[in-house]
Amino acid sequence: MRKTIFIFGALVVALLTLFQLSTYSLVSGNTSIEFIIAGIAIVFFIIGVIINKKVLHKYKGITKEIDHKKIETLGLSKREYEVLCEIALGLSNKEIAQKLFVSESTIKTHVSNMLVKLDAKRRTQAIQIAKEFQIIPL
Amino acid sequence: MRKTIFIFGALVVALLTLFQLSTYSLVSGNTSIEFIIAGIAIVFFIIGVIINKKVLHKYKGITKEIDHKKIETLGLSKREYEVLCEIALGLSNKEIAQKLFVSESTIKTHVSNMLVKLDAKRRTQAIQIAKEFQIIPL
DNA sequence: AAATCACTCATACTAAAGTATGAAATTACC
DNA sequence: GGTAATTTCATACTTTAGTATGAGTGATTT
Repeated sequence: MRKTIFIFGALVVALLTLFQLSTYSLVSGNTSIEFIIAGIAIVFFIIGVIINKKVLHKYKGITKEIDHKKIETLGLSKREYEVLCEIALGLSNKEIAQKLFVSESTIKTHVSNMLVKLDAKRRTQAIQIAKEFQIIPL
Repeated sequence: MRKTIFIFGALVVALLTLFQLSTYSLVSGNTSIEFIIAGIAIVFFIIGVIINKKVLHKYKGITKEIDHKKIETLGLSKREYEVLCEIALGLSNKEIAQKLFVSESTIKTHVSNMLVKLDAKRRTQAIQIAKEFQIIPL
């Protein structure tokens, strides 16, 4: 909230500055009009991109960077997290076992421990919870 | 691909047109410079927003509108689709049955039919496939 | 050296998920 | 009114998922 207000304020200031500069340059006549227009165009293009990103950020949990801190907080081990990711890709325990070169028993152990740590009853629920925590890629 | 090229082409044309118009107005001197600059600013702001959206679209499956046409193409019935959505929320067959006021057998039938139509072997895989097809909300 | 932790694996069990088949009721459409 | 598709349900079965328990190994820490 505070950030948004600050950014908007900065933008307004930048806008006014640009206007001032452009009229100034025109009066003094030592800068070509095309240059000014191009500058303004580029600045507002960038502003558009930034604002759009901000809005999308607020609206949904996009840009999806993985929350590594959350993974630690949950106490998920490296292997458990790997298994979780494979589950989210729709693999069975057997398939995960082959992919990670371990036995299916091992995968079952990891899955079981992971489910407890995520407080999930099923692997499908684990996927949903992991998505909410933003600990797996969309 | 084709679309992207077309859009970029249109943007370039719009850009050039704006430049032409702005210099024209200046020469004839019947439009204030502030107006032109404001216009250019707005146009490029919008262009920035649009391009950002497009890029994000390509990069990830964002903006997430459900592809109803795809659902039809796959031949998913209303009930099968409902069940698919509940599965994506992490519910078990029994829970889905209670939520939709039908027996577990019914849910199993729907799930089985749905899996065939999505060409999935497991419900977790169905979730992944459905996400790729953008037929379920993120 | 002892303790702790993550990873590995196995066995045995229970619970869920998924398949196959058949069938009745409902809805929709021509 | 008949036909097709959907929805519903059941039974029996196979497969996968998940739990519980115990145990061995290697790396790290105290």
